[in-house]
Amino acid sequence: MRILQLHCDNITYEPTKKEIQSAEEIDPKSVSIDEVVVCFVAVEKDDNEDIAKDAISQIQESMKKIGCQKLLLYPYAHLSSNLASPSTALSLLKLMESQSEGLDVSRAPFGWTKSYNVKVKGHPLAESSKVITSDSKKEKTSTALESESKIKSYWYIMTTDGEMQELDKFNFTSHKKLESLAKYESVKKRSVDEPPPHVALMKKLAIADYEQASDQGNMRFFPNGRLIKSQLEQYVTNMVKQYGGYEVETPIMYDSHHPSMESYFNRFPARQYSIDSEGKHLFLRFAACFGQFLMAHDFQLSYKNLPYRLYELTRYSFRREQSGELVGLRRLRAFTMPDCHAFCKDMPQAVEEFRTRFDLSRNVLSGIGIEQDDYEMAIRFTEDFYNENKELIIETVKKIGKPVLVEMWKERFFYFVLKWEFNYIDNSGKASALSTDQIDVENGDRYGIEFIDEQNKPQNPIILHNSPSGAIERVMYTLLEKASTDSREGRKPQLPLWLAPTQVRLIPLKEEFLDLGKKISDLLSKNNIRADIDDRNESIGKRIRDAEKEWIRYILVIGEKESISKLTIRDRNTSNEREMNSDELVNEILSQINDKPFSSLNLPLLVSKRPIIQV
RNA sequence: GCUCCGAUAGCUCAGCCUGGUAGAGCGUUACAUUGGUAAUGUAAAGGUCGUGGGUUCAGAUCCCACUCGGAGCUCCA
Repeated sequence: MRILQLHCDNITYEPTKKEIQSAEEIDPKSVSIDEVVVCFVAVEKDDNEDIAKDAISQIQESMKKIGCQKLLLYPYAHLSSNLASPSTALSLLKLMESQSEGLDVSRAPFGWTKSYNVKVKGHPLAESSKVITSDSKKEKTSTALESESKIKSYWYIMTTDGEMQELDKFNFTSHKKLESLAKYESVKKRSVDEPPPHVALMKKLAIADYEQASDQGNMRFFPNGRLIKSQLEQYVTNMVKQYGGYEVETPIMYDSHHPSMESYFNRFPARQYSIDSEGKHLFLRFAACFGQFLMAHDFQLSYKNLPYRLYELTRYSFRREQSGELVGLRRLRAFTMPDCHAFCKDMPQAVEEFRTRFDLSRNVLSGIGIEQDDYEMAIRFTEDFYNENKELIIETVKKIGKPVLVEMWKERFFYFVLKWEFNYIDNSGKASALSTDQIDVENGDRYGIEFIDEQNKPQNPIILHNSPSGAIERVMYTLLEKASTDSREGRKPQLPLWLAPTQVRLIPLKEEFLDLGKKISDLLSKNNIRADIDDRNESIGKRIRDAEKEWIRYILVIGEKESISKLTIRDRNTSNEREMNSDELVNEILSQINDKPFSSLNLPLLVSKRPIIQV
């Protein structure tokens, strides 16, 4: 439907003769209206009642803005070369007329040649055109997203002895964060009046920032941020490979008309980015599921191969979250997610695998520096699954050692029967999911993934979907929020040593000690330690202050008293100075990093050579 | 997506209500200073006041739209 909308001082029209046979029967007399919005309307092929209703509501909205009550609907075929049949057009126009509540509406006769005079007002909003199609009407949402709100959930708290208590009966006194999560999830009650502290930190530490030239929720990462992110990515990948995941890489965009996509689309409640290219309607992946399922579909699998695990670190997964939801690194539209699927031959094997991955997820978080006290667990399952697997669920809750939030569904609505996640509760009381795992009983069949069982019969595997850490950006958000809590409670904020962009800062007292500084930094980098040198012509006090502001753990002032075998070390943890030789320093640092990955310094060695990335 | 709030120097912000010469601190640059564990001194440069339009003799300031950011709502398998 195409509409030309004009805010007029006056319109005068007069039907002169019938243009088509099906023209309305009217008395052809001249009509004049003052202070009116005239909408010239062309109804096009494929227009329907929804489009007509949408059109009239858009018209109502803009009329409210310009403060006009009178509307004239004026059939006007010349706006389009793809017209609907006259009967459809007339009925939709009549529908629009009847839907114009609160407006003083009239309609020019359909099917007549008319002469007319208009005097259009001169303000900026007086003229506008609208094209209304089913696409522009409403964003496409998957049916899963639409029906999600209709699901009936029952909420409980499960204590470590396996008892399920109703939310309002549970005593949250010593479980404040769990209470936040429970309220957050079940009642949806929140109140915050300031941005989360990690947003300022990610800018101040030159980690990441918004990129206005991209879409909202697509961040850019500066050298510091990229280093931290890369370290985390390597760490999680190493851990998954140790557990038995095989790393793959799959496309980031898919044809939405591919048969396996169409049905999955409607089962995964996420909004997509779409791209039209050469007649194809492509969408950007919102997880690694499809890629891995399509791959597994083409594998020839025997029950002897299972469990089999595919892993991908998606850079990126895309979810077009509502704009109002996007905040810093907590919630993005493009994010990096480790995604590991385990294909299992039956439920007992899936349950065994589930246990392993639960432990994996806890170890991964703990290695990053996010401990059990930092998160609250939620577990969700169908009633049937609970009745058949009580022991597993209670055992899982016991491992966490504190009460967890339970959501139970009477019937299975999603493709999984069980799902858990760890939620970090931030300084604003907001919950964000980190690690998660699900037991999927549907997609093996949907994607035609088959293995041959002991009886030589094809079967569909049960699939577990695990992200052992959750989105990498969200892990960074968690670390920054934790640091901010530390700072608020009087402790020095810091990142884990293995993630620090600079681990050791050398400060030569004056220029003549720069060479010694370079020798020490060489020695440290040979030992996989990130050291740099503040060679700027600033006072010692100033340079120490700047290093402290960058959260650098070890600061070494280098002057007459120092040599390779005698270093004076200022430790940020204590603010005290200690003396040791270079070997002792290397050992102290490496012993804290032990099995973590290493990336070399991602900055110029000399601070004087660095641009300021203060945003 | 909706409602409300915001956008001024590289950064953090003042000025806006009540229209008339664009301000501070930090940072940057230059010079001096060569230092011992959280801010050395002096000087200079640096701004289409987010974008577009309107009102006005005159708009950073008042009005409208848009973009981006924030809070709330909705949402977050």
